[in-house]
This record gives sequence, structure tokens and C-alpha cells, in this order.
Amino acid sequence: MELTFWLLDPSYTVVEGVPEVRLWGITDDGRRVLVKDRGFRPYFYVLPKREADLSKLKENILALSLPDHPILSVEEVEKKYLGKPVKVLKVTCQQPPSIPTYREKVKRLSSVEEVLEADIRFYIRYMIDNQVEPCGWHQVKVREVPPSEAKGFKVDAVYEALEPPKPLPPAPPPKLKVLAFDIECYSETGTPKPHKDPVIIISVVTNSGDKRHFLADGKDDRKVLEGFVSFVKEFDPDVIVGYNSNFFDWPYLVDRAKKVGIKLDVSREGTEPQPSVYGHYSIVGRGAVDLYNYAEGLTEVKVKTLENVADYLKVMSKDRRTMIEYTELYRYWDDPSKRDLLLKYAMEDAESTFGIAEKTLPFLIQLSNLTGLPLDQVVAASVGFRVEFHLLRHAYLEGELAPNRVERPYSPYRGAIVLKPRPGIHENIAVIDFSSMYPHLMIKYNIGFDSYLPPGEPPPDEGFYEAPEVKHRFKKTPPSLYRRMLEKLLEARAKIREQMKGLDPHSPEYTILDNRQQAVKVLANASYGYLGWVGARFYMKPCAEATAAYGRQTIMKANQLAKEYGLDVIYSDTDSLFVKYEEGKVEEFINRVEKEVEIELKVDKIYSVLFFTEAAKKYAGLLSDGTIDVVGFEAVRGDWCSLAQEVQTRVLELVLKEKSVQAAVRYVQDVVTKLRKGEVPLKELVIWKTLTKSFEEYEVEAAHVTAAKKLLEAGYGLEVGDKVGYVIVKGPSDKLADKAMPYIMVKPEDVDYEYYATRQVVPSALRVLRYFNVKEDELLAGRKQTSLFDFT
DNA sequence: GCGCTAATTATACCT
DNA sequence: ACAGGTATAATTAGCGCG
Repeated sequence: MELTFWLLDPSYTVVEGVPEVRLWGITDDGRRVLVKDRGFRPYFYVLPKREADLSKLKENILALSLPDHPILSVEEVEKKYLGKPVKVLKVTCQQPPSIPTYREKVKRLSSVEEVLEADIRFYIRYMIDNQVEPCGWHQVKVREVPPSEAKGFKVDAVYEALEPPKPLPPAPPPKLKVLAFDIECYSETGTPKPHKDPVIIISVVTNSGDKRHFLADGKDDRKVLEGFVSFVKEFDPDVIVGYNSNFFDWPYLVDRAKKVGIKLDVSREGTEPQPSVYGHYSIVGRGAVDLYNYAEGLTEVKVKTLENVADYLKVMSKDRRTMIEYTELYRYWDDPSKRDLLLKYAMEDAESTFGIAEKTLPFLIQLSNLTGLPLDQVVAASVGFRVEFHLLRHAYLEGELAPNRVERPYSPYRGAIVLKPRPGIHENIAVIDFSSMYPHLMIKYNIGFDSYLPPGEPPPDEGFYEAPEVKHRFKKTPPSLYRRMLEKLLEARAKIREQMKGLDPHSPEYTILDNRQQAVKVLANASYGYLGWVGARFYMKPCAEATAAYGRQTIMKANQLAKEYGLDVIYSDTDSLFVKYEEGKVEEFINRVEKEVEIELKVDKIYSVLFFTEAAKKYAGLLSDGTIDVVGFEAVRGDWCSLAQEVQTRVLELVLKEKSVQAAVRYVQDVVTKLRKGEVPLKELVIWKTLTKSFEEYEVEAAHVTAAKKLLEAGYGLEVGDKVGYVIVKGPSDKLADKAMPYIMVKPEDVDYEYYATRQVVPSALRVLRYFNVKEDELLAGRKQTSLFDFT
């Protein structure tokens, strides 16, 4: 029979010595199913040395075969390696776990140059080779496995694939069952530890409208764990989402369940959550998604707490949230009069998580489908790996072998051009930029690891492109794999955007397409950086270096033409030009540049008023709708206290919009006065900085590090990558590092308000106001003198 | 040892 | 673990100095 299903989660196992790929999915009629395929075998490639005798090598490899998990075959196949045709041996084995062993043995054979693609996970290999796509629809010929033989699989039906599934054209995903959860633990001393601290609450929200708590019995958490497990089994979610669940909830639940003797068998094959690739927890048959991974990509949110992210995504407003300090949680559990509040708080966490999932899953589903990484993995994988898996799919289709991942020393190269801005206020400025400059340059000059012509190699008849300055050469034909891949991505995006035009922006069709085009954009934009990443399989520095060099040439050309057209360039960074907007001239200029460099150029924004300091990468501009863009300034940097950010934002508003330096000065003076009187909430004085390495690795004493040490002493778990919130207090010495206190330990009377006045508020205001002759003294003096002139 | 500047370290931003 | 370019603050090293 034929079955149509949408692939949610791939896994595999070895049954009776045979590898079995397991495709967990949802059918077009809404049944949860498992499709098993025992027809696929793991393999790797052997690149022989040039002088090697292939038939001899074949024999030598086969001689390594062990009876328990044999080598099934060694065939000679034609492939390409970095664009060059090669004869390689494909070594097919019986069992995936034997691959690493055979790889090591084969590698040591004298006539072997390299072993390739031995480290690609079995079910990923299966999907690549059969063009099976995660989060995509497929059709497959199957035989149903009788229910009596399918016990232990928590699905509506189990099938055996008679041949590999075939992908179907893109269509909307099925209705997925989504469950969001969050746990609270009981700890009187800092971060809870699973060996001693129980789970007291698990709150759950589902998209069937269910919201409920599971509670511990006092400090006995057996009931809460059991309740949760049986609820998961009963609701049977396709996707389970948490927030920081990879680092907290799942490992904690697993440890706790073990400790109290409860089986956390929440997967669709009755197994526990397992730690897996990219630091994520996998639950077989479901998509376990940690939305913190998604939040890591939101650069606009500086401190990525659940509350902040939910607020930013308009899922749950921050000022309407029930907040309880982590240190206080246990008191709320112990005190019957406060417990309801704790339950409310816990539920709001689950609701926020659920809300974020609703908004982000459609995009993540598209990203999974496009890259070929399973949903749970694609969320956890970094940008580099997303690009890489997408690339692996292309490489396979074109017969290109994937190089091995090797450790390389960091090796930087020259990048883009940034011009110094013209400081001060400007009016009517257009920001013109090249669309997707790097991808288009790579296409135009056929850049790629397979088209690269190393020094000394004779050029082909068809000719080559030679990059400026760096002189790297690339064959003009055939089109590089990178070029074809990027063309596909850019075409796909253009097509999607065309389709979107006819649709209502609020319709589900529109949303799906929008998510798809965003996913495509992510990949296209990261493709240039990937080639210069020393961790990349397809690392090829000359490609990245040449692309950057062409980029410099292109923007320089545009700058030169702007001058010829009488356009005043005020600033330029990488692929953008800020020019005085003169309508006719700008259009003519754009046409000319497009003709010369063959890359689309467009007016991105027009600022009615724009402000620059002497510094590059910082500006603030007023748009016609009255909004102000702030770029690069302290106001958008997460390592300044929010009071200083607020002050700078307001100052920019007063200067750009109200055009009143005087009002800005008065405003700052008022804030300074208030600050000195202690009338500013402590919260606004917290400075957040990331702990980027372990304590021992720091070479100097930094404020956030000393604050972090104090947190650690008090029992709080802190890890590399965490943000430390501290406040500067009147300290034992003048050294700032000695005066930094974790904000949760600070009393308002301890605060060093002079620090905030002289090192936070006034500097951030002065960054702008000093261009209008405002002096530090004036701002610090409080409101006395009336000031100065306006620039208008 | 003191007071200064220059160099180094550390972070977060922009395209 | 996508890239390089840039700004900025704070700490530390280095230097002159009876």
C-alpha cells in the first residue's frame, strides 16, 4: 500500500544485527506513524593514493571484514573531490557502529590517501541519499506491521517501507500537537542540585487548550514526575518545547527520575530523553525543541531570559508578569498563603514558552526542511552547521565528496571597507545598499572550492577570474557548486516573495512563505562566512578572501561613481553608502552602478535627520514615520545600564526630533539630580556582561568576573556564556572590579551613585551632546546654567 | 613608590 | 565554532622621576 506522511523525527537502531531507519511521522489523515526501513546500509569512501592498485586495495579492505559485523561490499565509484574527478572505493558495511572501527583500520592501509564521509550519521546519510526531507511530505510503499508485532511503539500504526520514501512537493505541515513545559525546583541555597533538591512544580500548556500543574507532595517529587510522564504519554505531543530545557529541565528531570526511581519514558518508543548532538536532548519520535536556542539568535534582546524574550515577541508583556526571584521560590512553596502566586508564576513561564513556540515553530520547521537537519537538531545547531548540512545535500546530488572535518589554526584575512563618517547632523540622507552582495559576487565570479585554481596550476582554455589584490583565481566554467547552490537559494527566495505578493499578509499561506523565505535568507547570508570558517568541512580561505576582495572593489567602484554623479557620500560600511538624497541623481547613480557591477542596488532607507559622531558603526536617524533608528550607540548595547541607555535614547530624540539641545541638557541634569538623590530604581542600574570564559582564563580583574565569583560563592550555578548582572557599589577600594556586586545582593543605600553619574549617564549623553558644545561639568552640575544654542 | 601614558584585555556591536 | 572591522572602557605594563 501507499502511505503519505510528513517526517517529524528520524532515528535508527540495530535490530537482530540489521540497521533499521525509523521515520516517525504524521500521515495526511492525521495518524501518528512509524515507518521502518531496513533496506539501507552504512558506507564510507576510500580515496586511494595516486599510484595505488585498486583491485589490490579492494582485497586488502575486504580482508579486514569481521564476521559479526561484516563489510558487505567494496565497489569502485566515480566521484568528484574539490571539483576534480576521482575514482574512489565505496565501502559498505552491515552496521553503523562498526563504521568508526573500519575507518581507522582502512585509514592505516598503505595505499589509502584518505577515508571520506565516514562521520556522517547513519540516518542523516539515509535522508541525504534518498532525498528524504525532515519536516516534509513523502510517499512510500509500505506493508503494515501487525499491531501484535508493533508493541512498544507509541503510534497509531507501524509500517515497513518496501522502498525508500519519495519526497512530495512542498505543502503545509500537518496540525502538530505541541506541548510546552517548565519546571520549578525547591532550593534554599542558590541553584538547585538534582541530587538533593526536588522538582516541586511542572507546568504544562498544550495547543489543545490544556493548562495544568503537576505538584510535588511537600518535598516528595514522585507524584510530580509521574503525573508529568503520564500526561505526556496521554497527550502524545509531536513537539515538546521548553526554555533552556537542554541545559536545565531535561537533565534535571532525568537525574531526578533516576534518583527517585521513576522511568521518564516519554519518547514514542518508551525511552528516556537522551543527550545528543549540539548539546540538545532528543526524545525519539518527537521534536524536542529548546527555544533558548532560538532566543540566542535574537540580538535585539540583550538579556535572554524567558520574560524578556516573551515580552519582545509580544507573547506576554513584561509588566503584566508575575515575577519571583529565584532565591525566593522555596519560600513561596513553603508558605501556603504565597503558593498560589508561585503556581501562577510557573504557569506564566509555560504559557510564555508556548507562545514563543507558536510564533517560531513555523520558521524552525522551514529551516529544518531546507537544511535537512531534523527539527530538534536544527534548532540547536549553529549557523555553520546549518549551512554545512544544506551544502552536504547539494554536494551529494552533484557527486561531490565531502572533505573531512579537520582541526585548523585560526587564520584571518582582510575583510570589508568601512569609511569614517562625517560627524554632525545631516538632513535628507538616503541609505543605498547592494542586495546580498557576497552571494552575488560568488555567483558572478564563479567562486567555489571546486572552481578554485591554485597557484601554479595551468589555466583552462575557458579562462578564469582573478580576484583583485589577493589574486586568487577561479575557473569561469563549469559553474561551481557554490554558485549553483546560491543561485537556487536566491531564485527560491525571489519566487517565494513573488508568490507572497498576491496574498493577504495575515493568511496562513503568507506566513508559511514568509518563514520559508527567511530560512532561505539565513542560509544565503551565512554562505560566505562559512568558507572562511576554520571549522568548516569545505573550508577554503582563498574563496572567502577573494569574495571579500571583490566586495571591496565593488563598494569602492560605487563610491567613485557616487562622486562622479555629484552625490555626497557621508558614510559607507561594507555594502552600503549613505548619501545626500537628491531624487533624480540617486536614481541615475543606481542605474549606472547596476550597469557597471551587475549587482542590484537599492535605496533601503531615507533619514530626514541623521546624526554621526567621528566613530564608524554608530549613528542615529529619524525616519519619515517619526521613528528613530539607533545603531551602534550605547543605547543599543547590552553592557550599559538601562538608565544610561534610556538617557541616550531620550537625548537623541530631543536632538533629532525636537531639535532642542537645551531640552536635552535639562533632561540629563534632572536625571543626574534624581540619581544622586537615590530616586532611580536599582533595576535600572544593573550592568549585564557575558562571562565569555572560565575564571582562570581571565588575565585581568574585570567587574563582571568578580561579581560572578560572589554569585558562585553564594551557591549560584554559573556557566560560560551566562550573563552576569552587577551594580557598582561604594566599595573597599577605588578599583571598579572590587566595587561590582551581583545585583541580587545590593541594597539601594550601597550604590555608588557618583559612578553612575560620571561613568554611565553623563558619558552616554555626552556621546551625542558634545557635538553641540555641551560640556561634562554642565551635565554633572545639576540644573543651574541655562544652556547654549540650538543647532537649527 | 607615584603619576602619567601606552599597550593590552575584554565586550559588544555593524554589515 | 559563519566572517572581518570597529568603538570603547578598564586594567595593567612601562616609563620618568633625585
